[in-house]
This record gives sequence, structure tokens and C-alpha cells, in this order.
Amino acid sequence: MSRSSPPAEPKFRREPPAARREELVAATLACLKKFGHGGVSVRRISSEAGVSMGLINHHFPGIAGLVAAAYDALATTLLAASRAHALAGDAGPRERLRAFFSASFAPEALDPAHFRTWLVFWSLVPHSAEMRAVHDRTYGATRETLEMLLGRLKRAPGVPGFRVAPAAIGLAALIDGLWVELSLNPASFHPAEAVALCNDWVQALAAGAFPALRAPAAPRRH
Amino acid sequence: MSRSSPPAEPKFRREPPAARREELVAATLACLKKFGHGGVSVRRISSEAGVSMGLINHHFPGIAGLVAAAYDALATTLLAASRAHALAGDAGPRERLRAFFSASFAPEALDPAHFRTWLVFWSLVPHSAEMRAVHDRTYGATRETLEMLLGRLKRAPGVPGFRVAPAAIGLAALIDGLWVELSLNPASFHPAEAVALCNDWVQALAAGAFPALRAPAAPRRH
DNA sequence: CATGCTATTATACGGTCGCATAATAGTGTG
DNA sequence: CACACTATTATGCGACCGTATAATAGCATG
Repeated sequence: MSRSSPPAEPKFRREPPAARREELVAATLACLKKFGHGGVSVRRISSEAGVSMGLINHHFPGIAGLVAAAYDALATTLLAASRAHALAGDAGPRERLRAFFSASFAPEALDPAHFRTWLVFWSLVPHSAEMRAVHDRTYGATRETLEMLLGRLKRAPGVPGFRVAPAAIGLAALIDGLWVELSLNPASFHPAEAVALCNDWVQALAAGAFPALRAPAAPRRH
Repeated sequence: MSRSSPPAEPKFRREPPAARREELVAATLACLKKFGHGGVSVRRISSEAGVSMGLINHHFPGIAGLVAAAYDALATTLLAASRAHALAGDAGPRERLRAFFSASFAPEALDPAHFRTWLVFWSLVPHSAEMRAVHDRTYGATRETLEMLLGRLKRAPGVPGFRVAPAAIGLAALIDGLWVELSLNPASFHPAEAVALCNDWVQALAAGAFPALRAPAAPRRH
């Protein structure tokens, strides 16, 4: 019957390097979500991607470079999503910030697997210049987004001046700290409480209640 | 000459289990500081402690139990130190909180090796009931300490009422978030800025600038 | 000084790791 | 249709992992 006809399916498909790299990055993120640190493994990632081991070392200088690429991809994607969420529609500065907070504590952001992934990235930052570069760029972009949103708040009527840069640092830290604890123990407090704490922080800022953040550009008139 | 006299030094010393366990915990902390995740290794820890591999499995059910004991020991020690630092002398509530913040961003708290160690603990929490228990207890103790310090602030003259429990959650998150970012990139901002941001948060709380934290026990009179 | 308990050591086993190497095979080009 | 290019696979190597096992030896007790 079909014995003489060789199977038409090729054993593998040759893909352009860029596409294959994206596939490997996606597989890396999947493994990090599933296994955390244990997911940083050539064998696991290649198996997840459905390719052989050697392909990773062919497209990347090593597993460290692949993880850095994954870090970059995930961080960029998530920030873009939160940013778009905050900038959707035409709302006031407080509502936009509130939207950003809601996105930061949405169920998918509090997925334990997501936290696992992030911990892997963080633990690699001190050991790899490439990871450190990705972190610095990502954290800088987050701060810039918050500075943009806080800048709109600052220009709102009735809001006293404040130094936007350190304010963004403080707000980013508050968000991250709440997110970490909520990821470690979802029962510590309710995500809505986290959003409320962030909103309160913004309210206090807009009320000029943070002495050290008062703008030096607009010194007190004597 | 001395051929016939056997060496007087015994090959090892027999120690009571409790002392040996403490030694192993100390060696574990040293390895976590040095190697991060790579330090979670029977061989490395036993080598650090100067004992043989098997001793770990003799005194602990496995390496997970040992790490949990190390987590407990370190967290308890650090919190006690910060607590003592905040309660030293006879200062006002704001000064005590400031002392707590200073301890939280002191050079030894920002040691990269310390951060590495903490990341290992955090990454193990989701996978181990024992680690989770230690975290819950530790985080609860931290919150209680902050609640105690914030309680003193609340009772200070001229300070409007506020809900202490969620306030402690927010303050703990702010501290942790600043500490994480400072550990990831010491150049992002200066530790003094972190202290200033925490102090500002306390000032705003004492000024009643956090709407959602206003005490429900003193509802608005109509 | 002999004896027993057990803390401690030494070793072996099966497994996974990253990486290097050589062979294989898809695929565009002549 | 043959060829060359290289993406891809398959395999092997040395190192480390955690744990189980049996042998060793410190030390208290009689």
C-alpha cells in the first residue's frame, strides 16, 4: 500500500533565526512559570519548545542570554499592557493612576507562577551584566510611565507642586512591595486593599502631605 | 620516634544535636550568602560547616527543613535587631519609626548577599508548607512591630485616628519595595531618599492625609 | 577497662545538569 | 536535479546533585 511512499512529513521545519528565537523565548517563559528556577534548563526549555537541546546553544550564546531575552520580552510586554490600560479612554489623572494600580493587582498579575518567574529574574540580576541591563532599562521605563502619570496629576488644578522623580520611586516601591507580599501570601490582605493604599498615597501626594517631595522649583514665597 | 604514638587529635567531635543543628544553620546562611540558590546544596553546606555530607540528613529530614530553619533563624534575628534599634532610648513615635527605617536601609541590610539570601527564601515559599509557615510568622511579627510603633504615633497628641493594621501593611510594603529596588540596583537612588520617603509616608499618615485609613471607630458625625 | 549507643564518616547509586562535537537533513540556489 | 549552506538533531563527556547504605569512632556508662 503506502509502504513504498516515504512519509511526507519532514522530521523538523527550518525556520528563520528570528522566529526560532521568539519561540525559544516563549518556551523559556513557559518553563519559568512552570518550574521557577528549575525551569532554567536547556533540556526543559528545548523540550517545551519541541526542539532538540542543541538548538538553544545554536541560537543563543548560552542559557543566560536566553533568559535575559525572556526577561526583556516579558517586562516590556507587561509594562506596555499596564501603560495602555492606564492611558485608555479620557479620564482624569487620578483615574488613570487608579487604572494602573488595578492592573498591577489584577488576578493575572498575582498569579503565583508569575511571581516565580520574576524571582528567577531578580536572582539572576546580580550575577549577569545582561540581566542587570534589562532590569535597569525596565525599571527606568516603569518609572517614566509613573512620572508621566504623576506629571498629569501635578498639572491638575489645585495640586501643589512636587518633585515627580522621587515620587515615582516611592510609588513604584509601594506597588512592588504590596505585590510581593500578596504573591507570597494571598491571604495577607485583599488586592482591593492594595489598590486603596496606592490611591491613598496619590491622594496624600496631591494634598501636599509629603514634605520631602515638595518641589524645590517653587520655593515658599516669603 | 613518634611512629608508635597515635595522633592525639580525634578525627571529629561529637556534639549534642542542638548545637550541631545551630552550626548547620549558620553554615547554611553562609552558603546562601555566598552562592544564592547554588548554596542550597548538601555538599556545599556540609563543607562550609566542616562536616561530612551525611550529617545533614542525620539531623534534618532533608535539605528543605534545614533551609526553613535557616529562614526562621535569620528572619527572627533581623527583626529583633530592628525592633531593638527602634525601641532604644526614649524618643517620640516619629523618631522611633525613623530609627526603624534607618535600620532597614543600613549598609548591612543592603548587602547584595543579603538580598540573594532573601530571594532564595522567597522562591521556596510557594513550594514548601514549612517555608510558608515561617514566612507567615515572620511577616506577622514584622507587621506587629510596625503596628506597635504606629500605635504609639496614633496616641501622640494632635494625630487623628487611623486604622493601624492596614497602615502597617502599607508601610511594610513601602519599606520592602524600596529595599528590593535598592538591592537590585544600588544606583537607582540613595538610601537616604528611601528613609525620606518612609518618613514622608508617616508624616502624611499623622496628618490624616490617607482617606481610606481613617478610623472607622470615629465615623463622620452628620 | 570493656561495652553499647549513636553521632559521624565514607562511599555508592541513579539522575540531571551545561556544553561540545559530529552527523543529519531541510531548503534556497544554481 | 544537484549542490551547498546551515538549521537541526543525536550523542557523549565530565561535573554536580540528593539520598541511602554500611562502616567507623567518639564518648558515656558500667
